[in-house]
Amino acid sequence: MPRAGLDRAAVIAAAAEVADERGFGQLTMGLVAERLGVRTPSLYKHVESLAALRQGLAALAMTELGDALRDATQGYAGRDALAAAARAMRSYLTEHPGRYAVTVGAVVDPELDAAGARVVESLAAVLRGYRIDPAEQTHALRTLRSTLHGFATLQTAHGFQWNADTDQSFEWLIDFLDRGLRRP
Amino acid sequence: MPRAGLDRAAVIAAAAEVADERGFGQLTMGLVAERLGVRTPSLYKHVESLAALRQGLAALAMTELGDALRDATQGYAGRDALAAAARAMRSYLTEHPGRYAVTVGAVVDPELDAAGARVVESLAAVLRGYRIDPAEQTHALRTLRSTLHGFATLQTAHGFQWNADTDQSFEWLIDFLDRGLRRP
DNA sequence: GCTTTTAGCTAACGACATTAGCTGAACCTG
DNA sequence: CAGGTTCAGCTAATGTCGTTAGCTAAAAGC
Repeated sequence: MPRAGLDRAAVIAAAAEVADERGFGQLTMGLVAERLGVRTPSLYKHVESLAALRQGLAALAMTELGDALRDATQGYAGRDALAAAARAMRSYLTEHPGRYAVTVGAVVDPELDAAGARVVESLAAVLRGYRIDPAEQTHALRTLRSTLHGFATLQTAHGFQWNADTDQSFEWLIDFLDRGLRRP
Repeated sequence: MPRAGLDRAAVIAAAAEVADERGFGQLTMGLVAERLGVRTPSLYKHVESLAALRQGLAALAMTELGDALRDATQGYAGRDALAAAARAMRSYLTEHPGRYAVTVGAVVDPELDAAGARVVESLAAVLRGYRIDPAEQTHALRTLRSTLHGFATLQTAHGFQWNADTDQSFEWLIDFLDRGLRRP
């Protein structure tokens, strides 16, 4: 019985792969264990429950998204920063649909909150390139986040019913946001 | 053994109540049956499976949302129509969080598609009040839908972390959309 | 080397979805 | 209204999945 050398991070990483490949709904203790070459109950030495595993995965996804946003916007400002952030967010959500889906509907949790705060911080940094009334900062931030989140989730979920180019729509959306944020 | 007089619609309606009250994740055959005063296996005389029940529920939610949008925008145009549609959409999603959650991640299905098309049609009607280049219609439509969907789902999911008034943010968002859609 | 800790395992239980097969209520048909 | 047919809802049983209990041997500490 050679040990597998697992830890909480390894289990969550395997869960992330399962969620991305088979979909959020197929995230099951059995599939995660199988991927790690281990029997199902062994996972409980590293995560308390499936719910906790989902929480951890949600935090991982939010952290990765935050990193992606930070890296993408590094060194840009104004419209360039906005476009970079928007594309980075869409890329992450479409490349890791299962991972991100867990964050929606996840319960309040310090780790997830902290990661979410970093995402918000990156978006706030993008807004700094626009002259926005401090009193409206929060509203603009929420609008930006909602728009990007909504586009990406709608696309990965049903997709938009008709088939006009989605990339083109997204570039139009970036332009729409830029124009709107530029002029109060 | 007096008969309960169920049918597919009654089962889906009960499922909708369960989903709204206990959350999407708690939508279980047992809870639906209990609400109807019936034993679990009896449901299978009316729906083929839990997956099919979810599909039916998704279609119901999308249909209700479409009706709400149609009713709310009736007789309005331009900014008024936009505001009415936005508020109607947010109201529906927040009043029926579980119901709507099922539509995200639902599989392609003729009934859901048709209902979704009616939602899109109502939003397209709103856009008619703005002078939008026909070539950009689809992009504007997707942007509008994404923004409203994103705001409502983010709000009902984690809620926005900080506590500035959400209603106020939403009104700002409506204004943002109106200004953006109006310009050249 | 010897002890202690603990990762991973087998066995077992409970919740839930689903199927098979029964029974009697409702609905026909004459 | 009698007799037959349909079928809604039930009980019993099976399979999957999450979770717990308790064992064993691999690692880690002395």
